[in-house]
Amino acid sequence: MQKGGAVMAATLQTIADELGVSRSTVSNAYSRPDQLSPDLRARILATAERLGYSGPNPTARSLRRGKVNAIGVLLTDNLSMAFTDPYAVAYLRGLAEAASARETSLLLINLPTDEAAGRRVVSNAAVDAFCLYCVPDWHGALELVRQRGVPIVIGEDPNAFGPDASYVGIDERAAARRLGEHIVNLGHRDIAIVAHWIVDGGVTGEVSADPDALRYYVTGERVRGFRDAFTGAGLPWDRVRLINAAANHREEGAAGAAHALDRHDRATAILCTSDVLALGVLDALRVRGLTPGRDVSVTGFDDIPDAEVHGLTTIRQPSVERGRLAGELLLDPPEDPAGRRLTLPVSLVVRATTGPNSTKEQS
Amino acid sequence: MQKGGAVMAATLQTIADELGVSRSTVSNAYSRPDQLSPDLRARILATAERLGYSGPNPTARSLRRGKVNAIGVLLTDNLSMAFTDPYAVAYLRGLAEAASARETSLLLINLPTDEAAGRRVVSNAAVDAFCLYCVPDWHGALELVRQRGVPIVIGEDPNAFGPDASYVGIDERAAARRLGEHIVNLGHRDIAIVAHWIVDGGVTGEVSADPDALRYYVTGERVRGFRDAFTGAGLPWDRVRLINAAANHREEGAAGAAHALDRHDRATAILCTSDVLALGVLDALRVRGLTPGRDVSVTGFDDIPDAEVHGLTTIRQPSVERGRLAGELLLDPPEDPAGRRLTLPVSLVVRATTGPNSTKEQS
DNA sequence: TTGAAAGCGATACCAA
DNA sequence: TTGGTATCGCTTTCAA
Repeated sequence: MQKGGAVMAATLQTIADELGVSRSTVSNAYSRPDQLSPDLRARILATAERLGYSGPNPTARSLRRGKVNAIGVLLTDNLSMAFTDPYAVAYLRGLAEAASARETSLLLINLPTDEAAGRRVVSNAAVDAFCLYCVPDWHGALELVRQRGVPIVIGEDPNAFGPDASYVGIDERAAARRLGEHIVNLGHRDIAIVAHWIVDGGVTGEVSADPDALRYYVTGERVRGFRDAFTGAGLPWDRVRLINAAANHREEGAAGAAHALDRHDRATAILCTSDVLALGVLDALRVRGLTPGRDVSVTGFDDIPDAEVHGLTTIRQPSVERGRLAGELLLDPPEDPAGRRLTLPVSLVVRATTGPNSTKEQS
Repeated sequence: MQKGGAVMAATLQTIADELGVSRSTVSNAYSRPDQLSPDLRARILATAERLGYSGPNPTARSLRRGKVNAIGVLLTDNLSMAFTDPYAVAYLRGLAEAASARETSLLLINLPTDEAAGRRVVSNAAVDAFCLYCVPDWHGALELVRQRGVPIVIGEDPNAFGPDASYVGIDERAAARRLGEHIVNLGHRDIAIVAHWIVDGGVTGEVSADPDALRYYVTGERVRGFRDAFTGAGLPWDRVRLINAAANHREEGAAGAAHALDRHDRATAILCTSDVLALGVLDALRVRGLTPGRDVSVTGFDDIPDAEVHGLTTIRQPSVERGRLAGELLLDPPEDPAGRRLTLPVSLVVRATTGPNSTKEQS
């Protein structure tokens, strides 16, 4: 069948008509080869080939089957983080592996900062499930994600989407506390924290913020964990400097470090909420001729491969494994609801960038 | 409407019935707010909210509209390369940026080595277009990709999919030749090439292969480019050692280098088909106490950020930009067919890892 | 401003 | 083994 002289794309019907069989049969030729004679099937396939039929339309098939074989992954605006931070990359790889094992693809959805656009993108995403990771928790489009009614796995705030959502994460606060205690035990008192998303917006520099009111869950928990350690040791919290990094990039880590280093009362320890930021801080030290672990102690978070190379003290958390588990929870959810909420173990890895405070107490 | 006591997911129809309006109207409330009174629209949205309607089903909408707002990206088995090689990551980022600007997502499709599975995955992929990059050219599922009849952009073999496919790439062979000439001009005669996918399969080690018969286009062209340089200088090709890397990973680069270094007639220059492999070669040199550029010259390909850090001599080619162009070609194809085939410029970046041959000629 | 009708392209049950 | 029929959920003219 053609229309107006233009060649219409072939469909199941085209093939069926051509051969005088029913669409069901043609469909079976593709989806259930055992349901028809090899002979007929061969004829159908040959005709399809001849007519340039590209096989069953995936969208139509998905509509009918109620399944699209895709997991939606929401990413921060401009994808910078997902493709830049080795930890996130490893996480994605694990997710992709789990998905791939089930012939499922990953739909990478770049969530625009603009709310309306964000909602549009989310509502157009044809996916069987969503994986939420490194997403600004406060984005209005996340509400839509929940409304979509598909399974969700989250990696950050365990309570963000209610008890129905699966969860694969770590105890962020306890992990940070361990780092903080390590630093306190080394005698440090002049401490700076370099963190991404303490405040929204693109500023890198010192900010003042209430740790109990940070909007980004992960940063909030980690900062609170640091505070737990400090106050537990009798160290007044208002003595700690909070430095916001405009992005989770190495360069921002270096820029942020400047605010802790280039002043008379220089910090003797800088805690970062990611290894990537910490590597930037190390860059800043190098430029200034300071030795990490001796002049200034530095800690990261994640334990990416480069952390070991640079001797960075950090928290090791599962990466590929964590992504893989997230994917499995989505695709093969365990019967037991408790099995859908996983808190993974972490460990403190002490390397060369932390050492005893060598300066004399200043106040 | 319910069925058998189970709550059915709400659809447009559910809302329409509830309010006694037609589905068209409900549809308009979502897709064309200007087509109905604000009042009615508000009532519809409120009812939808109350009934837990998640908004128009993306799959159904895509079927109807004939567009899914997604670009399919085929990736090598296990995604290792896409997420591991900084060059590929940058390319993907550019692609994602172009897509995102048009509210389009990226469907990352992991192409299983298994042919049947590969075909299944490709035929189920609901996408408006395909981007082919770093894909094993010989995979049978690629045939299906072409049959799908959607726009394609390729980044490797410009002739792989006929003249209809868009193309954004570089002159691989000429680029490699420049590297080869650089090395030859420095007086090197004992040369090894470390390359990914010279032969298929997981072996890392010396292989013998005819440069004119390599199955992977990119490696083939680069190896032929090296040969052009050597034979142009009167250097017999059979003196060059070909070392296959099992994967495009730093570790494999190091492993491959061993085959060129741990022998009496050690190579004085090692050319790699990617920076990632070259960094591995540098690792291998370090372990052996050899100095790059003095004891052994090393070259890479791509000019990833780490290349500069390590002083690697390499070919610089556009990365983010190249991905962005690929996305734009797919989403906003220029009228002029010639505009859909872009060969981008590259440059030779000479740094510290190459230097004059300091050993005396051995034969 | 609202609605009726006609698909979009395929799948799956149940008969024949 | 093959075919008929009823959807899947939505969009889009075209009329009213």
